Amino acid sequence: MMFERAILHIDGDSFFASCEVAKNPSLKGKPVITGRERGIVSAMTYEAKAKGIKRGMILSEVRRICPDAIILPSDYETYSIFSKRMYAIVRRYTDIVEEYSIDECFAGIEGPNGREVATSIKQTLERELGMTFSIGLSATKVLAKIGSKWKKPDGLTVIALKDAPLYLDKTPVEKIWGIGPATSLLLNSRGVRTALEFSLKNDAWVRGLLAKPYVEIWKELNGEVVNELDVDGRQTYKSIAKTKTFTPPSHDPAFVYSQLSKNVENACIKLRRWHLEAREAHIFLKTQSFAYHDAKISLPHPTSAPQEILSAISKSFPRIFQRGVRYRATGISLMNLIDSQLPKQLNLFNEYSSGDDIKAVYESMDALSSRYGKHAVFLCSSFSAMNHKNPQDGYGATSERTTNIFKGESGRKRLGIPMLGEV
DNA sequence: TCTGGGGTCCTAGGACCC
DNA sequence: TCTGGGGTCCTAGGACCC
Repeated sequence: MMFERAILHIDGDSFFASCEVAKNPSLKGKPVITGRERGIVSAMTYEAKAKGIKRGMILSEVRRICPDAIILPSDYETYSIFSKRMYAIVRRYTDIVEEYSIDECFAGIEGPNGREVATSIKQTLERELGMTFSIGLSATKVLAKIGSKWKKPDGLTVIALKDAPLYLDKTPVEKIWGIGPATSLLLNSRGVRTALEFSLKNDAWVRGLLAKPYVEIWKELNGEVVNELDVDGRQTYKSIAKTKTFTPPSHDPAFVYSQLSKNVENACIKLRRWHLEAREAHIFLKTQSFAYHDAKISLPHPTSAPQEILSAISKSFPRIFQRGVRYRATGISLMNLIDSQLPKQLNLFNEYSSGDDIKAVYESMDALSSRYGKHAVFLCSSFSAMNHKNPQDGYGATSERTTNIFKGESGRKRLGIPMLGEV
């Protein structure tokens, strides 16, 4: 029909909430919400949406407007299983699959009967996963994205190039994938409000106003493939970040430091899970008024041990921490990551860098955590953060969860042992 | 959208060199 | 030491995504 190769965009409808319903079919037809651990709505079923519940809404507000709402904590392990099943089903139809995110993928469809293939994929996904998907089929990723958003939930929209103007005319520029608030404002200021108006501008106009990514979007709106599918989904990270907001904000350096320390521990857990080591760290403190105090630290050698990172951080922390300022969050981003399983470089003195012993300690700590729950063992410097009960967690005053120390995040009772050390 | 958390890519401009 | 021209590399920050 219209393309020799079409691109399919598949998007799980209310994915997290749908996974919960698929996991527990008795929830079907009910207003189900995920995000309990954060205290705000993360995902919701269409039944919940119909009651006026919105993403980001505070849970107390949810209970007020919808007392029968079922509010569940996020269960990423389950979502990830459904995600993998989704990819696997799509791969029965084509090898050209890009795993774009936990609830979305792109697929390349060869041949003339794209619509039939898309229909069949959709039916199979729904039958085998017990949830609906919205699908767009067109010549480029940007157009396929417009297609999958066109009818939600449970939609299938094929955008042939000759019909594209009909769809683009009804799409405001800010709804185009890759065009955010800043660029929308810029385009609007030049009188461009719809995707159609944008697509009709000439090459010189677009290049004169916008940077490369937007020139590419403009081409894709016109049916020219610029973004090929990234099928070789060897997932790895260029950076790993952990950040956490706490309430109420604090001006106590020891408490703020413990929050940072906990974030460092969490970032390092993820680092080790992916067999990575960091050469560089970026820390920040977010003030009550949303200003950032930050520092960049280069690590003496690649590491995934929180002590080593913390000992580097502890020198910068007093410099960026300002007395009397209240902070609401801390964060760390680890960058310049290398594969820890690669052979080690010798240093100038032809010795392996220190840190190999500490590695053994962390293998044991990770083993303990997998047996007894996350943070079964943790650094002393994280102690007050581990103890801290965060009201935003959405647990009531009579919370069953008193502290992380005596009750694991799994809910099992246990005794955590703070690991005593230098930091 | 009264602002949570985790990522990636691009570019302007500074530092530095010849 | 008021002063041309050209190139590369790196970093900070902007913008965007889910």
